[in-house]
Amino acid sequence: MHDPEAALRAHQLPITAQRLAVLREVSQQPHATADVIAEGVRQKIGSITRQSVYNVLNVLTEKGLIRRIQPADSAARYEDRVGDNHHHLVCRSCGHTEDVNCAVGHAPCLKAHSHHGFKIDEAEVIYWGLCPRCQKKRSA
Amino acid sequence: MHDPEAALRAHQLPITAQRLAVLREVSQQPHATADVIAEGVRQKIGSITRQSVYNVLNVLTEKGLIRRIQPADSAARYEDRVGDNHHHLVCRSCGHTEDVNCAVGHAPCLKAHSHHGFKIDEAEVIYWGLCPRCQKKRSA
DNA sequence: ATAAACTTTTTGACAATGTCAAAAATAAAT
DNA sequence: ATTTATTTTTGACATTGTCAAAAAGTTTAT
Repeated sequence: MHDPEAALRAHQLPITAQRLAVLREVSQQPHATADVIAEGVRQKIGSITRQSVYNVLNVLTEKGLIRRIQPADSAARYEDRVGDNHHHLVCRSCGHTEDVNCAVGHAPCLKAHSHHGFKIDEAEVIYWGLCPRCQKKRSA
Repeated sequence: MHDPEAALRAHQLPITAQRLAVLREVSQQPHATADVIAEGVRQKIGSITRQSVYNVLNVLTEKGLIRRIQPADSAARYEDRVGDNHHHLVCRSCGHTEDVNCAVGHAPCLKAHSHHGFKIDEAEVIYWGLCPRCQKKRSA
C-alpha cells in the first residue's frame, strides 16, 4: 500500500489516524488477526480500542480496500492484496498463512456448473497442511 | 447411516444413547450446526447437554465417522458423508449448504505445487453464492 | 477561520460458539 | 455382580465479535 491516505480518499472515507494505522498494519503484516493488528497499531500510534479496530476493518473490507479471510479454527485474518484471484495455504498446527497463486486462472477460478440453482460468485480454496516449522517440531 | 451402533463399535467407541442420537441426527440433517443437532436430539431422546453434543461431535470427528466443515460467518457444520472428496456450495445470505462433487477428481483434488515447503493434505473448496430462495427474496 | 453537520472513536454491555475441570452417572469387562 | 474405565452432566470461563449511546474528531459551508 503506497499511499493509504489517497486510498481512503478514493473511497470517500474520512481520514483518521486509526484508519491510516490499521491500513498500514494490514499492509505490513498480511494475514494478521484483528488483535494482532490492534497490538501493532498500538505500538505505532499509542492506543486504539478493540472496537475501533473492528470498525475500521469492517469498513475497509466493505469498500474493498482489504480482504477478509476466515479459515476454520482461526479468528478472521486480513490482507491488502485485493482484486486478484489468489488462494491460501494454511498451517493446521500454527495457523500460519501464505498466498498461493490461482492454479487455474480468473475468478471464479473453478466452475461449479451452476449447481442446485445457486448463483455462484466466488470459489474459495484453502490448502491445508503443515508449514516447514511445524513439520520440524513434529518430527522432533 | 444404516447402522449407527455398528459404526460406533467398529471404532471402539462405547455405545450410548447420546452418541446414537447425535449420529442419527447428523445423518438426517446434513450440514446442521451443533445447536440444531442438539435441538433435534432433544426431540428424540428427551434431553442432552450442550457439552455432550460437543463431546460427541468432537469424538466422532476425530474418529472420522463424521466430518466438520466451518464456513466463514457460520458455526461449524457436520455431515456423515466422509471418505470421498466432495466440496460445498454455501449461500452467503442464509448459510444453506449443499454438496458439490469434486470438479477434478481425487483428494487432494488440486495440486498446490508443494508451495513454500508446506506439506499439504487437503484442498478445501467452498463455492459462495446465493441459493434459489435468497435470489428470489432479493429481487422481490 | 469558525460554526454546523456529520462521522468516527470510545466506552461498556452483551451474544454466540466453544472449551476446561471436577463430580455424577453409565457402559464394559471380569 | 463388581470393578474399572469412560461418558455425561454441571457450572465456570475464553475468545471473537457486535450493539448502542456518549464523547471526540473530521469535513463542509459560511
